[in-house]
Amino acid sequence: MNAGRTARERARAELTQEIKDEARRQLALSGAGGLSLRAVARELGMVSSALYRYFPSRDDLLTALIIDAYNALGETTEQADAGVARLDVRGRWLASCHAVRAWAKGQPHEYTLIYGSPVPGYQAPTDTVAAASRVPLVLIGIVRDADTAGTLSAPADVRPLTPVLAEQADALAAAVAPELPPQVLISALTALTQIFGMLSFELFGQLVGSVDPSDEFYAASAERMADLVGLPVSPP
Amino acid sequence: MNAGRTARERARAELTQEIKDEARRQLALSGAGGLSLRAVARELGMVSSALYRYFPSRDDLLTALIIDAYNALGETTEQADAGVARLDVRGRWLASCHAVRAWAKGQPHEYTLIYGSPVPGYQAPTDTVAAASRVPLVLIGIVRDADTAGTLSAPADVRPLTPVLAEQADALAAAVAPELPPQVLISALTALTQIFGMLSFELFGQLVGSVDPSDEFYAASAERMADLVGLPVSPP
DNA sequence: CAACTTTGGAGAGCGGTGCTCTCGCTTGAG
DNA sequence: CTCAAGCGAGAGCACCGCTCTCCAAAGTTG
Repeated sequence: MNAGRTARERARAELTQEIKDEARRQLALSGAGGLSLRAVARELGMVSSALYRYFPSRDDLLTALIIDAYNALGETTEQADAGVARLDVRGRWLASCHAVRAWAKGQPHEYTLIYGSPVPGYQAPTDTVAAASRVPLVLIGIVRDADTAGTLSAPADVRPLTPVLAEQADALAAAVAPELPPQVLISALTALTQIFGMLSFELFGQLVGSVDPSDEFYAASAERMADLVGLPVSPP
Repeated sequence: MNAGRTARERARAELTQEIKDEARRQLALSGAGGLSLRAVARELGMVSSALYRYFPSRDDLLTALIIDAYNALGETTEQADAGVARLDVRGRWLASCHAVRAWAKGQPHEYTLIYGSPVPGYQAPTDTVAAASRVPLVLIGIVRDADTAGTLSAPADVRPLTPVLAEQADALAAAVAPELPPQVLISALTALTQIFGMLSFELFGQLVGSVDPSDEFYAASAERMADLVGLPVSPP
């Protein structure tokens, strides 16, 4: 899609990309709050007002970075999942979990941008939800594959869902994994929030007094969560 | 401790408190990034430079608010735990979890301040760790009580810890709950990160497409995590 | 080819920010 | 009573996001 017709369009696309790249660079240095349009423009040899031809506001630049980050994380996770034999559902689960962590530790400020607190006055536009759901869809897809393969074990301690929660789970299943039992979907969601909660704790310094470095704790919890959703232990 | 001797000292303590209160008020309106020293000073009828007599920088004000927030959350959680019969460990666990959520939903910006992404250049001073560990200590205390009462069930699917993780768990146990088996402590940590991960997802809008409102999902996950750490189901 | 429109960079400027410094007034201690 | 410490006011610096106007270059049209 780089065959933008006119030279002007190609230049615009290129500069837009350069702005995002430079902004990402600054993000890595000083975080979302430290991202300054003026500094980005300065670094690019232009004046700050010119930047507004490309992004109508600082928040729009941030939104573009957020979508890019969601997509980058989603893509590496999808690739990690794709790199494991389809039947080895537990291996896929663990590979995906570790891909998420590796990406997050590699670009902590971008992780912070998407999974940290929303920046001050910023309100996430709906454009982000498609990109944001890629990781959840990978994990749910693994569980779905295990379910359709019949290898998913239903742990004994699972309670029946309360009516409201069952309804929410049904609606969610209908949109995402129609055949998946609602309890399993909720378990996957519980596991998902554990994974990201653990990661946020690690990256935001909440774990420093306890299990730090957190590699092994992360690995152990990812296994526990695989148990929680009922993934079988080993490739057949 | 209000018996500050001189009038000047009392005035200083009062004004310090008023500054924090006004800052908290602004926090509730616009979040951490929107907190402006000048606005706080303006609202208090003083000039911005005068505020620096009380807090040497914006970050110091934020730190004070962070410690207050940790303590407020810690206190309400401790009270929730204390309100349940000591032997009803599952009831205490659930009450504590719901107290955390209730507090967080009541003051979302203060929750964001402490469990969201650290604000840009901000580095958490060590003063905060004591306040920050109150909630973890409540939850671990519940598990410890269950363990010493002998009512803690060891789930079958618990794997032995890897050497490094076992070492970390031992060190942590020594500091926090010496008699607690390391596996149990790690399970509690996994559960803790699930709770806060789920809460952050809810408050930061990551759950809007799925289980929203999240009351029942939160309740169900809190139960699952109680299972995970091995808390017995009901008062004896 | 010439006239016209669109695009985009430059510059000045507005109101805001955190923070520093100096200048006095007030308070408390010796 | 004296004198140092405490503290508020004000001006000022460098930065920020954002808006507006001006003008040159690029593309479009007759």
